Amino acid sequence: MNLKQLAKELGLSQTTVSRALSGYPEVKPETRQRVAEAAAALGYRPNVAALGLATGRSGSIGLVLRGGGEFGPHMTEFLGGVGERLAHDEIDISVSTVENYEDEIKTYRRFAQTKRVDAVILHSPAPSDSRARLLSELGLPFVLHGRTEIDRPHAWLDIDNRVAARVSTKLLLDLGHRRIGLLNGPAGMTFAVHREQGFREALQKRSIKVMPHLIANGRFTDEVGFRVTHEMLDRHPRPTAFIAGSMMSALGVMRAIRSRGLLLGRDISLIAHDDVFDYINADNMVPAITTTRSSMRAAGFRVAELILQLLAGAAPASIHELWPVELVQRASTGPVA
Amino acid sequence: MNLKQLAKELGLSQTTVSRALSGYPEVKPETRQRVAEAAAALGYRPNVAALGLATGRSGSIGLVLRGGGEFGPHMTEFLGGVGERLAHDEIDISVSTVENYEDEIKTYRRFAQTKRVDAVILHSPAPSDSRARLLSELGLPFVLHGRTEIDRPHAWLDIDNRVAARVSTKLLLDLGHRRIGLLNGPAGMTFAVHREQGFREALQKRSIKVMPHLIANGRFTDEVGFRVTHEMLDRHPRPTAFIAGSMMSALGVMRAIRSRGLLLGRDISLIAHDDVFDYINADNMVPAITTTRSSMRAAGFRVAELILQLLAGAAPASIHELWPVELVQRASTGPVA
DNA sequence: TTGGTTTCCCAAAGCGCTTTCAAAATTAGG
DNA sequence: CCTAATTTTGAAAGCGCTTTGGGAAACCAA
Repeated sequence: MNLKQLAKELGLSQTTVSRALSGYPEVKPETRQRVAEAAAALGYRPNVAALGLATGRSGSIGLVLRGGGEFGPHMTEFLGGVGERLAHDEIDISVSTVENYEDEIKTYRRFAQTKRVDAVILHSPAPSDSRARLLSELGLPFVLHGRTEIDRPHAWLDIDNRVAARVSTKLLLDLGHRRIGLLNGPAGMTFAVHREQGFREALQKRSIKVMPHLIANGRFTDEVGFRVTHEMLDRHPRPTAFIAGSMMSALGVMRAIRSRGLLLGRDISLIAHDDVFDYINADNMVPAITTTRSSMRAAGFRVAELILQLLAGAAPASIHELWPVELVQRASTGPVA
Repeated sequence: MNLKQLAKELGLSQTTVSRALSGYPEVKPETRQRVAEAAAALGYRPNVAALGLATGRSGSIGLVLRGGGEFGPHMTEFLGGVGERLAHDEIDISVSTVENYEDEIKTYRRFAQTKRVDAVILHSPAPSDSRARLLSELGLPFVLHGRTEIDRPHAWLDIDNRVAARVSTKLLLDLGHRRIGLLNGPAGMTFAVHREQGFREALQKRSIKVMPHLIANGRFTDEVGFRVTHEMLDRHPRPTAFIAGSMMSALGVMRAIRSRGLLLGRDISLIAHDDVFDYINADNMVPAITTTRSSMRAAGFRVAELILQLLAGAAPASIHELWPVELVQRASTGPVA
């Protein structure tokens, strides 16, 4: 069933039917009604390729996932939020997975050249990230989840990682902890840089020397958390508290602490950053984990919204959001032993 | 840069350029070479909407994710595998997220009517799942990940959940366990039904009565695992072993066992089904967990391959794959105390 | 009745590609 | 060197939609 057939069925021209369905004003309400009913009855929907060709819009937005690390539970949550918002407008997410940076670049080029997507969600940036510039040059609208240093104005949404880390560190310092291990994200990622900044700021404010071996970078996995915690606990004197960048790492930290016969919340304190996965809940851990909390899903939802604004003509330069992060104190943080 | 411009640039007709780039035989090698170089130099790529309109192919395949439960780490891994395979052919995954069953159906209808996707990946089926029939009726090619009962021939790939559960149960029985708790997936899902079948078969073969309160259905989360394990351990006499449907649930089982002061591998045995997440490794747990192992990512990869076969004209009826599941014995299973 | 607005609808062009059918160019055969 | 067979290229139609530029009908006031 296409426009032509539907129009013939109704005894109207394609023009009128098209306009009726697209909500143009110059069609009689009665006619519009009749058209709408026929379309529904016959199951007519515009062919997306034809529509795309005529309007220049594809009705989908792009998301490139690089293999391995960045394609974990965080992304799932984020994607869930994006999808939730876009589903409402019947816009789909064109997901493309790639192996490496080079292929990611190629994919953006392809998106731009073939006009497969109307806009792109850029994520997991490094401070000097050339992808943002590339997208600008390609004329592909994008919203960045995270932040990067780039001279061109562009749209972004980020959470305040620096303050989150600072606040976490401060809480531990207030509890008397002086040797705090930081399990940060992969080196080079902007959010990891920001968290380290916040961590250092809090320590320096109390004139506490930053110990490099108590800062680790790595992926947010149970495994890395476990290994790094063990390594740090091998030091003398050993750290009395940890800040984990994710609930996944926190799982590993907890395992390591336990396997040493130490008690979380008494012997060792722990604060984790919680991206809010519904299958791992900081409140249900034993003991419940103190967290800095910010929903990845909510971020995805909002990013999608910003993308829509962009497509509606909003200036990229006008779109910046820095979300505060909430600290939730629970049982995993206690005064130093 | 479009075909017309490129053709003019080369002093050729659109026809010839199109043919040269699409690899048709009737173009002189020399000309083809020249065209290819110009296309690369000028960054020409066919507009995907125009191409879709002309060929009737969209170059993307659909995946609908229903909110909440089924959109977790399992799906991420699966999606990773699918993407890895499709990226090779520059086919994208059109991901659409929905809230409920009704909206999922609507989305398939939309996919078919608007021709947004060439095929669909159907997943997480129930035994009597009307989605497969709908897709057949809509004429939307699909590969089912899992199995369902439907009279029409269709393509599917599944792992042998029944045998996996049977083998796990048998191992525990051989170790002397008589009261085994099964933490199964959501009630109604085919894979959960199959696992329960395998579980029951193994017990019945030894003439051991199946105790309904030792079978639980629920989502694969740490939380559910924790709660259910506690509930089962409250029974007298209590179970001496557990089979967890996922590493996520296993995490909860382990927590619960620990929180009771019991020792995994000695007081209680545990076998988990491992879908192979790279951020949670059964080998690295303490103790290492005995698992039935089957890579979700590999399944995704293969399903994508089957989709491509389907699009290349293979008969759906000819595409069935039942993957065996490997049992890996580790330290979490021991003789009954 | 007439002329001028409005309202409602239509024909046709155009979006960028593939593909059919036909013509031009090249090669082979005698 | 001419004709027939074969290669190589092109013109134009068509995919299904939106949208421009009119035009017919309906309405209104004079």
